Amino acid sequence: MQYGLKNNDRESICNALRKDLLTGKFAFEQPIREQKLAERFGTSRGPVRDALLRLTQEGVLVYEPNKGVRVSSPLSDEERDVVVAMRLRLEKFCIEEFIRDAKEHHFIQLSFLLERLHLACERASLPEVAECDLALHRYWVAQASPHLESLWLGLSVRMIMKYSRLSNYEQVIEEHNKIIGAVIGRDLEKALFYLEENVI
Amino acid sequence: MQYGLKNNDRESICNALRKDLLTGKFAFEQPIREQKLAERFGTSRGPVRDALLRLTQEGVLVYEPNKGVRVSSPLSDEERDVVVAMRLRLEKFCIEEFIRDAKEHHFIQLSFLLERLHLACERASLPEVAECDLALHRYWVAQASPHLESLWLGLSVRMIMKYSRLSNYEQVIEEHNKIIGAVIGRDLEKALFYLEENVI
DNA sequence: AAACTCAATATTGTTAACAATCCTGATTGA
DNA sequence: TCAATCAGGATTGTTAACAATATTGAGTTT
Repeated sequence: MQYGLKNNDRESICNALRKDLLTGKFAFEQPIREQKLAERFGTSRGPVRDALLRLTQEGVLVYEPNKGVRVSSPLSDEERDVVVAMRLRLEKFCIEEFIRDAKEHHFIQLSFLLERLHLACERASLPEVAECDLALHRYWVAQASPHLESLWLGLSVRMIMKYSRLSNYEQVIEEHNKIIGAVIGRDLEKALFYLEENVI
Repeated sequence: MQYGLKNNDRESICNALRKDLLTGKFAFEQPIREQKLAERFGTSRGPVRDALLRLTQEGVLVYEPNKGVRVSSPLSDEERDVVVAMRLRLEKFCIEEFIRDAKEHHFIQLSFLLERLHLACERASLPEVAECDLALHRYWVAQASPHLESLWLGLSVRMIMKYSRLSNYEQVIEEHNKIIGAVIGRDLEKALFYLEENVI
């Protein structure tokens, strides 16, 4: 299932694990064993440890000294509300910057990412939909503010883990069509409005 | 300067480095060399790498594959505004939870942390003041929501790095006296008001 | 002088072995 | 029977050596 990775394994391992966690492949509170993952990815424990440490910092995993990591317990509803509000604050700022500064090729890239989301929805593949949804939002965040990108990622992953609206595929498409339509039309007000409807 | 650490070095190294970064011991954009830090802390590169990876995830350092990490460039004023708003949203939630649930011994602990902040201010030691200020705020965050603690830490460190108000020691003391007075009196409204004055 | 080559060096990335710690379950003693 | 003890196995923490990659600078060509 997992092929040999050449260099910079920790990045690939981190992404693969994040996808698994997003789509509920591990149970909450389940402990994660380094050796097992090392075998799965065909590497030694070093890169695995790096990936786990990073996911811990993102809040997806919880670390206890000399005991390793386990899947974090889900956020309470109130905690999730806070996270949602924070993510909205961040992403609204980025959308505003993006609309102001974006060139034509940025819009083309955006359309491409939207197309990928469509395909994933047609295939009704939750892992792919989750990945494409994140990639899409991540694009304008990264363009607007690389500084805030990792912060945004942590917020978004935990939001989705707690309760995912991504399995309603028609709605996912509809919402993103609206947002991206407004963005490409450089209509800030509409873009923020549709974003607010989507990020809940 | 740096003594031998026994077990779980990465935690101590991470804290030491964070303190250095907070108080401007490294220049922006300055590259960080693993070997040098390993020698300074008397360990091998492994734990150092762990600490650097974590600080990268907190946004204090920037990582480039095969090139290591460097000190992150400062936030723009607009980015900082976003970070401040996010931190306030988070910390207000935590203060509310804390005031609702705190027992007597929590207040005692809080008074102790406040006392430490006083001493640091008297000594006029910026590193200590920064550490005590963070420890104080961190306490109610950790009590209210361990889930959000690492998120909060990243926000706070980057806020302080960009522009620190901590060198006005009288003001630091005054502001925290007010906040903690309100908290111990379980006066939520006042606590939030003083917090808003402090977190800017 | 400017641009290119390439070997020497420095630095990061990975690995496997070893050390420290935690956990489990059998044994022992009251 | 029950609790305490303690060996052993399992797991994480650390280390040093090695591999892969990036950087530097002297030498060469134009």
